[in-house]
Amino acid sequence: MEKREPTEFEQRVYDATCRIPKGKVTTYKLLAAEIGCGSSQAVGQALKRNPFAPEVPCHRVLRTDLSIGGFYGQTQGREILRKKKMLADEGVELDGHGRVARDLVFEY
DNA sequence: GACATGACCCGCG
DNA sequence: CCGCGGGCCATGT
Repeated sequence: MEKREPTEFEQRVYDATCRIPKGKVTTYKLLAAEIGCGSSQAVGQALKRNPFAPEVPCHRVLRTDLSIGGFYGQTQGREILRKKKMLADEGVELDGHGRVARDLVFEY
């Protein structure tokens, strides 16, 4: 078992994630574009590990279609339910389709 | 260095 | 509207 220290790429992801103001959200694609990555999937990889939780508000990162996405390695389940709860607590509520309003998305 | 995995995205039918 | 397949990037084995 090797030590998996956070890479520079992951640090950029965490840094950008921390910049998201409360009550707002962002998407993997926007995050990827900000840190200079053409793939949002790599961003998700870094967040799923999220060794800095809850220091890093990864729950504010949603998919491009503004759906929840995943949380702690799960795309559905208790952790996801918790994620929705945290967002609602910050003023970000989901509609009947599990999506948030476009104007709640924070663009860099 | 090659193969497999993933909290994704986009286009097509 | 739904499902399928390909593409992209970084990580871990």
